[in-house]
Amino acid sequence: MNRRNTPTKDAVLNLLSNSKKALSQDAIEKQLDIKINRATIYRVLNRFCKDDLVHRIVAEDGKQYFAICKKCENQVAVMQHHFHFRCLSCDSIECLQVPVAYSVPNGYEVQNVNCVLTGICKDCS
Amino acid sequence: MNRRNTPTKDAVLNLLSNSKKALSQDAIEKQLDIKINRATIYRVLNRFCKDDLVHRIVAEDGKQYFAICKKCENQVAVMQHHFHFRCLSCDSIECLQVPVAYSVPNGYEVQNVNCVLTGICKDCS
DNA sequence: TGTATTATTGCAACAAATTCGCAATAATAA
DNA sequence: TTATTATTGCGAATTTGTTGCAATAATACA
Repeated sequence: MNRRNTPTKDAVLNLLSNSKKALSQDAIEKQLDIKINRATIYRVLNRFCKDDLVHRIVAEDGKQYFAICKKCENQVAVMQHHFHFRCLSCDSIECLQVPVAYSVPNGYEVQNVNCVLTGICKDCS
Repeated sequence: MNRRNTPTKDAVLNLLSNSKKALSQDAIEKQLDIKINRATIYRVLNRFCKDDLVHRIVAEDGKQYFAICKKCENQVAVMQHHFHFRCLSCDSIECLQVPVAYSVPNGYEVQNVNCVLTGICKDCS
């Protein structure tokens, strides 16, 4: 299953790269200048996740949001698990430079971490 | 909007009180011995949340799970924000006695916290 | 450069989770 | 006992995400 370069893939990846926020399929479709099918967007995004190009956040609204996996941004490696912030006012999600620290009781094996703080972001307060 | 006592309310609250896990509407409906309508279960649960009797967790599967707000359980107050663990094997969610520690940049106002770790729980590993 | 292979796309249909309107029911107050 | 209105059941609608299938197009290769 070798990956191919397509206008769709480029468009979505560019959009995510240039966005400071995590985006939902919904938002991506609206912001794209070319018309791309809903299912296709999901498939592209799922492929990106599989290839570790983007990470998926599930917010309290039950929706999936996608954000580029940036390396070496500032001091903190945003690649690692970090908190996300969802603003109720501007309805956007962003990656915080705040790592998630946790421990689990013996016998538990953690495979994934999903942490979202909800409230009002600095631009809206 | 004064609350009324109904068999439905009692049944759901009892179920949640006796359950060690957070339950979805789905699971609640299955485990109840009386037949309660789907929409009604959601309404009861949303009322419980509003009244701070239970808290809502949204897992990576996008589904809502509900757990009783217990006070003074062991040393850690589970009332406070804590991590939740979702087991991919037994497909259940439980409240961990692990508080969530976080900080946010200036200007951010946190209203809610939703943290879920996913993996294999101690009973399944 | 032309052709075969197969990843990607669009479309329509599907599935699951949650909500909503509305009329009927039943808990509480008077 | 009756009036008020919170609660319920039912059906339909909404939203989010996935899937099957045929058509399209990117890549490898002769």
